[in-house]
Amino acid sequence: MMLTDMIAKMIEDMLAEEGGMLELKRNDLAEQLGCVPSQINYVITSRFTPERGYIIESRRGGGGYVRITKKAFDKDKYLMHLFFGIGESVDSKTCGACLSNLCAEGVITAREGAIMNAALKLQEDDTARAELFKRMLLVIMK
Amino acid sequence: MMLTDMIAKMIEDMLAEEGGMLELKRNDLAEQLGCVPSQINYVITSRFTPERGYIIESRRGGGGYVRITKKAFDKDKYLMHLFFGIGESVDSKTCGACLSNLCAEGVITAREGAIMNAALKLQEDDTARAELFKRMLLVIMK
DNA sequence: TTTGACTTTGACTTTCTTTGACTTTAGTGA
DNA sequence: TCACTAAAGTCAAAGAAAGTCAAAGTCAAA
Repeated sequence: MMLTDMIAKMIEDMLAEEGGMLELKRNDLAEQLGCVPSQINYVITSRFTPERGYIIESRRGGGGYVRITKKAFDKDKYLMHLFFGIGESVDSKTCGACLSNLCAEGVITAREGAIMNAALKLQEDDTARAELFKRMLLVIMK
Repeated sequence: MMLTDMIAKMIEDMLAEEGGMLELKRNDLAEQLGCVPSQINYVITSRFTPERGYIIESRRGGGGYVRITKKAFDKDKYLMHLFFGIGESVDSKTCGACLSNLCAEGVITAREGAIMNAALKLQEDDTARAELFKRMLLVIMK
């Protein structure tokens, strides 16, 4: 297993254990895992993004920390926001990311995500894809 | 025997051994077979297509992989029958009827049916719709 | 013999990960 | 206040894998 994934899993576990909020010492964690400290930053910026519902706060210097908070959010609000954010055209990759988020947040099931992804990937025109995505989201919002 | 066929056979064998799901390292496999890595892509895109019931996922970079999943058609007679019965083209009304049945049989949820229906109705070309329907059905054939 | 479908190859691109040097910020004791 | 130390952040280079694409090769059928 990759270093990145191990760190991510470790953080997820701790987060679950702590009930959604976690404060860690970057250097300590890095040492524990035998990696360079900036690797922790990499994991955080690539996996624990606001897009995926995480809030990161930190402080430097003596007694510094990194705080990771998983925020529970309003499904309807998120869907609305997503819907109106799509615009005239959207590429396949962006759609995939949105679906991952919806899935991670429990707004849709993995299978629903996979179905929508299959449809969205097949459509090669970005404008038609935006339309398609919106139509499908409308079904979810029902 | 052609290179392409050897690679295809190798993948099929591994797939059978692993029970339908396989994760491989493209470069490793290429080296093992003494061919150029992109040959693996060629084999996959020409032989392990969604049309034939395969799903391909992959990831680049460190720890990258190519995952090949063969859908077990015999798992669900009804789905298999439907999948192969679709043919080259299909109209929206027929799709709707199929979805109703799937729904009534409990193969898919009402919401899944609604999502698929929204996508299928939006597509006005019968040929493209057939392709779309098959892609989505593949996803639900677990 | 020409054509066209299918193969093979390799150069180039894109994406993701790992590392380390350097920077910034915060606390603390003289 | 000032210097020192203890964090965390930034960024770019190097490395690791997979993807893309077009040119060139093969081979059978028309």
